Formats: sequence, C-alpha cells, structure tokens
Amino acid sequence: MAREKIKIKKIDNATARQVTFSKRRRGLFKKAEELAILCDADVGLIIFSASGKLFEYASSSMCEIIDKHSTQFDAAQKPDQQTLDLLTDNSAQAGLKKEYADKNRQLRQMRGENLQELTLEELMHLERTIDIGLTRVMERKGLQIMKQLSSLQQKEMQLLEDNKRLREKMGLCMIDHASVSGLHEDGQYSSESIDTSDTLLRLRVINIF
Amino acid sequence: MAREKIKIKKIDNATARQVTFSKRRRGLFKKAEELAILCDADVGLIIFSASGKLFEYASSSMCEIIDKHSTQFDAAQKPDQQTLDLLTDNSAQAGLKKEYADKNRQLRQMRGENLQELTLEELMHLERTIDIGLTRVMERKGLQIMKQLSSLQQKEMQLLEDNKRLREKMGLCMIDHASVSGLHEDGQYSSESIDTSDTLLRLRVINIF
DNA sequence: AACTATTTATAAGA
DNA sequence: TTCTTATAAATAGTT
Repeated sequence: MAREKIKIKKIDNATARQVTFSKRRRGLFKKAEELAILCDADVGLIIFSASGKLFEYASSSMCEIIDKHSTQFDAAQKPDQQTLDLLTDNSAQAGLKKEYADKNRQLRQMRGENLQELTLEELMHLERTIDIGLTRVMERKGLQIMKQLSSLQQKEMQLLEDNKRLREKMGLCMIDHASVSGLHEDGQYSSESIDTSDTLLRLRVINIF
Repeated sequence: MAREKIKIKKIDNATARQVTFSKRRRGLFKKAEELAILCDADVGLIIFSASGKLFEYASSSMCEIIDKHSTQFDAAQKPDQQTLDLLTDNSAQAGLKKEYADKNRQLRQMRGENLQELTLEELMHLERTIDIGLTRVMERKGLQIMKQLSSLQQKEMQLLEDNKRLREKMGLCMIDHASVSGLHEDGQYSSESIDTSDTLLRLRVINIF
C-alpha cells in the first residue's frame, strides 16, 4: 500500500521483512485497539515473529480473552507455568530474574511500549518522570555543547595567535621580498561568536490534565 | 478514514456500530493474515463482539498459538530471547547480572541520572529516545482520558434519563400537590461537552543542534 | 451492498 | 533505525 503494490507472499529480503514486520505490527495493533474501542469489542492479538519473539495486544486482559476463547471452544489449554519456573528458578536466580524483568518493564514503559496495562494515574506519573529525565538530558546536552564551543574557540584563538607570530617572523625574513600569496594581509579570519543562551529554548504546554 | 475523520470512541448509534464492526473486523483479519504471510510470523487474533460472539483468525492453529503464548507469557514483559538462554546456561548468573546492570544504567539515564559518561552524540540520541517515549505516553494518556470522559458522559446521560422518568412519575403522583423542592423544573443540568481535541497540545522547539 | 471522498497505512528510498 | 513521500488500501457516510 504504498510506492508500489506488492504481492502478499513472504518477503525474500530478510532486512526488508524485518522492517515491514515492525511497521505492520504497529499498524495492526492500532487497528485492533480502534476496533475494540469503536465497537465495544474485546480483542486479543498475539504475534510471534519468525524468530519466536512474542508481541501481544489485548483490549482487556489476554488471560481473560484466552479463557473465554477456550471456554467457547472447550479445549482448555492451561499454562503449566510451574514447568517454566522449575527450569529457571535456581532459587538464587529467582530474585534477580524478577528484578531484571521489572527493570526491563520500566525501561520499556519509559520508551512508550507496553502502556496498555497502565492506569491513567500511572500514565501521568510516568509522563512526569520521563519529562524530568528529558529536561535533565537536555541540560546536560547544552552543557556539553557549551564546553565544546569554548574549547573550539580557545583553539581558534591559539591558532590565530600562532598565525600572527608566524606572519611577523616572515615579515622580518622576507622584508625585501614580495608578499606571500594566499594569506590575508590583515590576519583576520571570521570568528563568529555563537550565542548559546537559547540552546535550551523549549516551549511546552503539557499536563493540561 | 473516509468521508469524515472520526474520533476513536465507542460509536453511539448501535446500527452504525454493528456495520463498522463488520467492516473493520474484515479489515483487521486481512491485515493479520498479510502480516503472517509477508513476514513469516505466527499470528492469532481473537475478537468478541459486544454481544459475545466469537470471531477468530490464526495463521497456524489457535490452540498452538495460545499454548506458545502461555509458555512465554511470564517471560513476556521480560527481556529478549537471550536472557532465557542465558538462564539455562551455567554462566547464567554472571550474564544475568551484567544484563541487569546494563538495563539499570539505561533506566537511570532515561531518568536523567549519571549522564556525565555520555558523549554529546549519545546525549542527543538519548534525548530523541526519551522524547519518543514521552510522546507515546502522552498519546496513551489522551486515549485513556477520552475513554473515561465518554464513559462518564454516558453515565450522565443515563442518570439524566432516569431522573426525567422519575420526575414524570412524580408528576403523575403529585399532580395536585405542590412542586417538589430541590429539583429544577426543567430537568436540565449543565452537561459540558469537553472538546479534547487539544488535549495533546504541546509546543516544542528542541533539537536546535 | 455498493459507492466515493477522504483518511490511513505503508513500500521504497534517503 | 528513522523520516519522507508517493501511492495503495481502508473506510465513514451516503444511497
């Protein structure tokens, strides 16, 4: 649905396939959510990438949806959660693994992923946290830029001075010779002084609610 | 996506809702199948209409998909595939600790902490990542707010109607009595229709560099 | 169901 | 990965 019409068959090029997977997955999730909201339907969408990675969307909770589905179908395919736990729970690792999962969840949520499980209050808190982080990062960036600028300006001054000295020496040596070509007589190069006071200019109207 | 742009909220008119449900359901199934074929993914889609009727699509078999999902689910929020592999390894502990530390560092940096070790380029990339996350969170927040608003408005309508009916009944009972105090005669209460189209109003001038 | 004016999604390219 | 943009698809409101 774009530049060119494509045939619906497995995309040969692995890179292109991955890119398309990302794009269409997003599109599908969006459409699924829209259907759920517009038509008051309960929608569950499970996607496994070719490499086995899981992606899912559920308008309510996936467990509930699967449950309802299984009921209608009669085939009760229950988890067997224990098996997985037994495989991975070497007691000592259990805690760490849990903490890791938690950190990872937080990180994903800060990147705006897996938000469907959050309440409005949690979302607002998350927004604030991210906004604070963003502000700090921008401040740090401004600082770095200032540093690099002043470092460059110092270097420039140094070079200009060296330049001037060289010119003077040459003037002494070559006092009776023709002027050296390629150098400006006044020894001046444009040295713009960049005003960085607006570096952090950032207008926002957020948190209306 | 047609004659007029619509807001993503429950369609009031039951007939229109049903029609849209049919149309979009077909569209969603089609997109799901295309994703499965194009990207060699395994896709399962379960839809319950508001009346409880089940519709489903599965690129392989729904049982298989649900099974796979249940197995991975606890690990869903989790890491990437790698972590599970690492866990089953002998050097698991070390690897997990390392990944944990890494996630934790990323998380702190997104919160604007420990930025001193980052280069200007890394800072700019981080800023972008955070900004995208913030945008997504805000979009989600707006959606949630819309949801709650429309739910409240529906409740309000229901209450107004109930109220009106009660008033009519009272009118019949009390036809010869004095009007009941404390109720407005016109039965109208202010019901502000809040326009949330500007909810996400957010002006920014960033990334000057 | 069919028809379209529009909105959306997205394939390719940068 | 991300952004852009030309084009294909989906679809809201009508008939």
